[in-house]
Amino acid sequence: MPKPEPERLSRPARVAEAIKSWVVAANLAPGDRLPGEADLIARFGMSKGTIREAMRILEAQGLVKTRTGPGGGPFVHEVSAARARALLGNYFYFKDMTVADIYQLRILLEPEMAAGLAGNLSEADLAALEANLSRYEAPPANAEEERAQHVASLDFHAMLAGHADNPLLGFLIGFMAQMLSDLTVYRRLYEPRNYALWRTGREHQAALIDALRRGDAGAARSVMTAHMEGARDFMVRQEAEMEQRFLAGR
Amino acid sequence: MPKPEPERLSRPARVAEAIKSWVVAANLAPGDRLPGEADLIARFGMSKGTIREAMRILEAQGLVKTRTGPGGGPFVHEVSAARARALLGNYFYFKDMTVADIYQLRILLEPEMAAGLAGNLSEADLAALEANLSRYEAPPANAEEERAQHVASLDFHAMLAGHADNPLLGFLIGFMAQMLSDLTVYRRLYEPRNYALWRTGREHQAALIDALRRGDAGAARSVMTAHMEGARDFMVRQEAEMEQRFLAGR
DNA sequence: ATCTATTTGTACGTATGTATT
DNA sequence: AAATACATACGTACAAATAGA
Repeated sequence: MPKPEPERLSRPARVAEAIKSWVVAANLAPGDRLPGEADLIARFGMSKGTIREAMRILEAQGLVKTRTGPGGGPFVHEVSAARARALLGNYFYFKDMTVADIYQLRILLEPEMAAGLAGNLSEADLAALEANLSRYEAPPANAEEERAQHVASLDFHAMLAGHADNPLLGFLIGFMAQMLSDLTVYRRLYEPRNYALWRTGREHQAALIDALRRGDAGAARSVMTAHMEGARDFMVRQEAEMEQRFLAGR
Repeated sequence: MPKPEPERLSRPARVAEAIKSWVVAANLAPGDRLPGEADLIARFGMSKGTIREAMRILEAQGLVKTRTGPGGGPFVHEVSAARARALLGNYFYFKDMTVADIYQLRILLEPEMAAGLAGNLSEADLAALEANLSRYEAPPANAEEERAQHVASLDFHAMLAGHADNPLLGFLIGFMAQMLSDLTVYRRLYEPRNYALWRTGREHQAALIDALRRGDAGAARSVMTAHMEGARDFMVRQEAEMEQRFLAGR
């Protein structure tokens, strides 16, 4: 005789699942109201604490937001890209992902995205990209400035990712840029840096903007490929190591 | 004069963040104990409910597991791949990702993974892959069986992904396989299916196993490329549409 | 600007469930 | 079997935030 169905999930977890199923069944959209605390207590016949814990679970996943006050309560919320990145980052916290791992994918994916973007960006978008270039025009004066410029040059890719029409591709590139930003770079101070290589990266980005503006997908792809290969070589020389992040805030 | 630092996060959320920071600072590993409920109540000077909500947040993110009973309490937990997939799936629930979007990445990534796997799988792994092939040896008798075989053929890729040495690449391929498994296929019943194309896919997988066993990275890559292109064409004929999932359980 | 109503947020005491010894 | 140590659940009371009169 089989066991009488072991309900292994805690009550809050089950309530959270029930609410999610309901959202799907009712096809609710972001912004739609969910029943308030009191209502849920009545419907599920559970205590305030249990219901509140359930809401926290949904909130932690980024699916729900609650507001206090009149007209307040829980609302369906679209999971933000930032939240998704943080949550996924938690997974990789326990894996030892290297910079080389990330570049293995960047070299494949960034050129593909660049090709798809050619001719599809507004002049405003292109101008914003050009404005970003100026953030690392001058050679960095010190280590801190260098790090800031490095992050800024990653923002360039995140900006591009925001315009990708393939949401999976766009998210991924944004995620990788974030992971690289969260990087701690240990570098041998006695070894002179290769500024020429760094400069080349900036020129690649400028050339890429040009190709995107002209709508030349082939050129965009090949420039990006060169850019990624150069960036990979640059990073390899930095003896970089992933910083252990472990945050899923926001 | 700047605002006196608006603490916008709720107390449980702040507690959750504090615990995460502490885990990082103390460099705790999966399996390590966290302070128990009573202890946390004392340390943070907050009520039981607040602390419990904080633990739910961490649990929902997959970072913590709690056990009841003596010797029980909260423990650091490694975020499982399944959890990470579910959490990331929530993000794409609100985006409209198409099958074509997924295949745009699969065509780039699966061959890369295959090449890296050549010669690096144990005979047991290879045997398991071959055993999986038998699950879709015979032509499907009905729609239900066809769907089962389709999922099984995706398992093949998930199994490969489990052996990838690049954790990012491995996760991604597993994620895409899962998304495709969660697919609802609407197909015109009056239109005859292309079983030849389907068969070809199976033959590709067999050839791939052979290449992996021989350690022929180049062959593995090109076979996988052909396999992906075939699979894409197959899927396109299916008028497929992503099922709206919205679950992050487990 | 103040009050008021509404709804979530926090606290705390108690009781129950569960696993270890 | 019993005692112990821990999380889990409940109910009530009160605090804080916000929208509207």
